Amino acid sequence: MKSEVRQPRQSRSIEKKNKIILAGYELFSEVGYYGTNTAEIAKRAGVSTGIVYGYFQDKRDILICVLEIYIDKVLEPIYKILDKLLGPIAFDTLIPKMVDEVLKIHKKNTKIHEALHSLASTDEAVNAKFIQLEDRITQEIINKFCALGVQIENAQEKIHLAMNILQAFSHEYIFDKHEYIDYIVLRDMVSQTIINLFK
Amino acid sequence: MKSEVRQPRQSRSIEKKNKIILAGYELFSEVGYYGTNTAEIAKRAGVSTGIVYGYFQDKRDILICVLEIYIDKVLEPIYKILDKLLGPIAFDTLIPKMVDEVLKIHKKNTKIHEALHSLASTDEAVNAKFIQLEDRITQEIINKFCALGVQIENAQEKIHLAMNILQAFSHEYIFDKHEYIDYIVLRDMVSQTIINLFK
Amino acid sequence: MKSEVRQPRQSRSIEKKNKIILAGYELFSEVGYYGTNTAEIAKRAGVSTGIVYGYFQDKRDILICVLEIYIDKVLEPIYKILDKLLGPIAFDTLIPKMVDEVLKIHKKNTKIHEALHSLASTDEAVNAKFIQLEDRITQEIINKFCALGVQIENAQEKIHLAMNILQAFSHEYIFDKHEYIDYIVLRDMVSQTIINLFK
Amino acid sequence: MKSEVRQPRQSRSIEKKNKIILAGYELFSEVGYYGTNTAEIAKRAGVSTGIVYGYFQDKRDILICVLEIYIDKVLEPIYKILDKLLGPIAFDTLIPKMVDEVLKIHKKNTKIHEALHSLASTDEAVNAKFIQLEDRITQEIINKFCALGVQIENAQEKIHLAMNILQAFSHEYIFDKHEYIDYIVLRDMVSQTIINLFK
DNA sequence: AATGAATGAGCCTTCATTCAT
DNA sequence: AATGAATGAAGGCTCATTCAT
Repeated sequence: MKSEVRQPRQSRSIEKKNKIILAGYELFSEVGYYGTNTAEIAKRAGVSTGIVYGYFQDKRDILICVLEIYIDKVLEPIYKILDKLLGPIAFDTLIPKMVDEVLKIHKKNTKIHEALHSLASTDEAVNAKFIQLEDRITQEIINKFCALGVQIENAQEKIHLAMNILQAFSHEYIFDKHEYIDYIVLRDMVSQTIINLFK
Repeated sequence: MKSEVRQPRQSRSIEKKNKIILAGYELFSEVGYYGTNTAEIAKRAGVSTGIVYGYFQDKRDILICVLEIYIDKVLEPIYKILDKLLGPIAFDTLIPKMVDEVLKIHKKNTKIHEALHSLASTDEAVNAKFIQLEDRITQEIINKFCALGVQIENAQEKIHLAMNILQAFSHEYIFDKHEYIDYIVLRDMVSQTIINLFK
Repeated sequence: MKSEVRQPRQSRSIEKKNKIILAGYELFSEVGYYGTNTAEIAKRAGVSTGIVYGYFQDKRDILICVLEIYIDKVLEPIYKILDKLLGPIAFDTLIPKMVDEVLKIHKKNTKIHEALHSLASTDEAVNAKFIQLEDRITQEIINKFCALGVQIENAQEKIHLAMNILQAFSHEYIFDKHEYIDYIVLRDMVSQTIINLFK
Repeated sequence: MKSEVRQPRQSRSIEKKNKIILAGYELFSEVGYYGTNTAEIAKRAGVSTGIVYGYFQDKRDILICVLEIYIDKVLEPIYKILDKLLGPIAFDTLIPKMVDEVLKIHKKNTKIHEALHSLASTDEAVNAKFIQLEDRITQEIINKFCALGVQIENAQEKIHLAMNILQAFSHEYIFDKHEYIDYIVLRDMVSQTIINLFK
C-alpha cells in the first residue's frame, strides 16, 4: 500500500541518495549496523530523518544499498586486473601480483566488509549477495581462462579454494593479530600454495 | 557502587548459571545476539529475568560466557585428536582425517560460530577471544610437533594457513552454497593442499 | 502571517480544487480520515502534494469541504422529493415512498457518512455541520407543510423523531448486521410508526 | 513469537491494569482515540510507558478493553431494570420509565460512547462488539418476554426499532443541539411511539 | 500556479536493566 | 537468592506541512 520509494531521476536527488548511502557506509563501518541509528545516518548525510524514508524503504534497505556499493568496490579492481590479462598466463608471476592486489582491496574495505559480512548469518538477502559475489568472481575468472585457452581441471573448485585462502589470509594480514606470525612469510606461502594449485 | 556479580559457589547456583548460558547459547544460535532478548533467555533457562543480572553483569556478559563455552567445545575435540598422535606423523593419511574431524566440529557448531563471530567486528573482547582461540590451537600443534620431534620450517605460518584453509572450506562445505562446486572434489583438494604444505 | 488560501476564480483552478475534494471524498470513504494521508489525496487527485496547501488550509480543511459536498448530496434528493409534493399529503402512501427514498440516499453515501460522522465527536465544526444539516431538512419540511396548509402539532419534534428513526433504520438496513432481523418487516414497521406519528 | 501479554493474577497487577484502562477510558472520552497517545495514557495511569505493553498488546488492545468496560457499564443497568420486571407488563407505565433510565445511561457514557462508536466504521472488531451489544440487549428482552409469557408479533424487530429510537433520541436529548426542539415534548413522543409499537 | 523533495516533531513500541517484595 | 513487575531511554518510522525551484 505504502512502500513506494522515490526512484530519484534528477541528479540532485541521486546525489542525496548517495550521500545517505555513504553515511550508512561510514557508520556501519565505524560502529556496525546495530550501533547505527537512522537519525545518525541522516545527520551524517546532512538530511532530515524523514527524507531517508523517501529514498529507502527502511533501515535495512540502506544496508542493502551499502552492500551493493561494497560489492562494486570489490569487483571493480578484480575485473580490471582480469581485463589486463591478455597473453598466456604465467601463474608464477601472476599469483603474487594478485595476492598483493587482493590485499589492497581488503585493506580499503576491511571495516565495511566485517560489518556487512557479520549480518550474513541473520539476513538471508545479505547472505545471498555475498554468495553471488563469489559466484561472479568465479565466473569472471572462468571466462578469462576460456578466453585465454587455459585448460584447468576442476577449475571452479580451485578458484574457490584460492579465493578462500586469499580472503582468509587478507583478513589475517590486515589485522596482524598474531605477533608470532611473520606475515611476509605467510604471504609468500599463500602465493606458493595457490601457484601449486594451478600448476 | 555497582554490586559485584555473584560468583556462585554452591552447586545449585552454578547449575542455574549454566542453564542461563545454555539458553543464551541456544538462542544466539537460533536468532543471533540481536535477535535475542534477556527475557527470552531467562524464560528458556527457566529462571526469572531479574536473577540473570545476579549472575551476569549484562547481556554482553552472557555472550562472553557463551563464547567461552563455544571455545571449549571447539578445542576439546582438537586436543583429543592431537593427544592420539603418538608415533611419527604420516601427513598423507593424517590430514584427510583431520579435515573430516574439523568438518565434524564445524557442523556441530556452525550456527553459534556465525552468531559469535559476527560480533567480533564490533566487540573487542569477542575479537580477542577468537584470536586467542587460534593462538591456542596453533600452540597446541606446535607443542605436538616438538614432542614428536617433527621439524618443520615456518611451522606457525603453515599451521595458520592450514587452519584458515580448513575453516574457510568447512564453512563452504557446510552451507553448500554454490551448486556448481563439487564439494567432494574440493575436500580432497583441501587435503592435498595442506599435505603439500607440510611435506 | 499565514498567506490566505487561494480562492480559485479560474475554472482550471476550481476544477483542480474539486478533484482534490473528490479524492478526499473517496479516500475518507474507503479508509477513513485517519487512514488517509495528504500525499495519497494529492496522488489520487492527480496533483502535487504541495498544491493541496494552495487550495486548503490543512488536511482538516479538505475534510470540511468533503463534508459540504456530502451534505449537498444528501439534501439534493430530499429537496427534490419535497418539491414534487404538490397536493394534499396522503401520509399513508407518502411515507413508505419516503422511506425507500431515504434508504436509497443512505445506500449511496453510507461509507462517507460513517467516515464523516465519526469525526463529529472530536471536531466541533463537523458536529455543527451535521446539526445544521438536520436543521435544514427540518426547516424544509416545515416550509412544505406550511405551503400545503398542513397543520401538525409539534411538527418539529415529529419531524425530528421521524428523521432519527429513518436514519437509524437505514443504518441497520444497509449493514444488515443482525441475522435474526427480518429487514422487510422492520421497514414496514418503520413506515407505519412514522405514519402513526403524523396522523 | 512475542506478544505474550501478562495476564495479571495478583490484585496489585489487576489494579494497575485497571488504572490503565481507566486512563484510556478518560482520555478517549476527552480527546478521542487518535488524540490520545500511549505516553499520555501511562502518565494518567501513573505508570511507565513500558509497562503499558506489559498489560496490553498495543494501543488498540487498550481500546478494546475500554470498549468492554463500556459495554458492561451499559448492560448492567439494563439487566437490572429487566430483572425488576416481574408481573404482567404495563407498557404504558413501563416505557416512560425505561426511556428515563436509558437517558440516564446515555448521559453517563456519552463521551466514551461517541469516541468508541466513531471507530466502528474503521475497526471491524469494534464494530462487531457494538453489534453484539445490541444482540445481547435484544436477547435479554426477548427472554424477559418469554419468562413473563408476553406474546408479541415480530418482537425482535420491534425491540430493535425501539432501541434505535431510544438511542437516537438520547443522543439528541443529551446534546440538546436544536434550540427549536422542545425535548420534553420529544421525550413523551418517543415514549408514546414505543408504547404504540408494543400495544 | 505548481511541483515534489525536504523537514522534523511525534508516535508506537521494544528491551536492557533495576527494584520492591 | 529469587521473582517478575516496572522503568524509561532509545529506536524506527510516518506524515502534515513547508520550501526551493
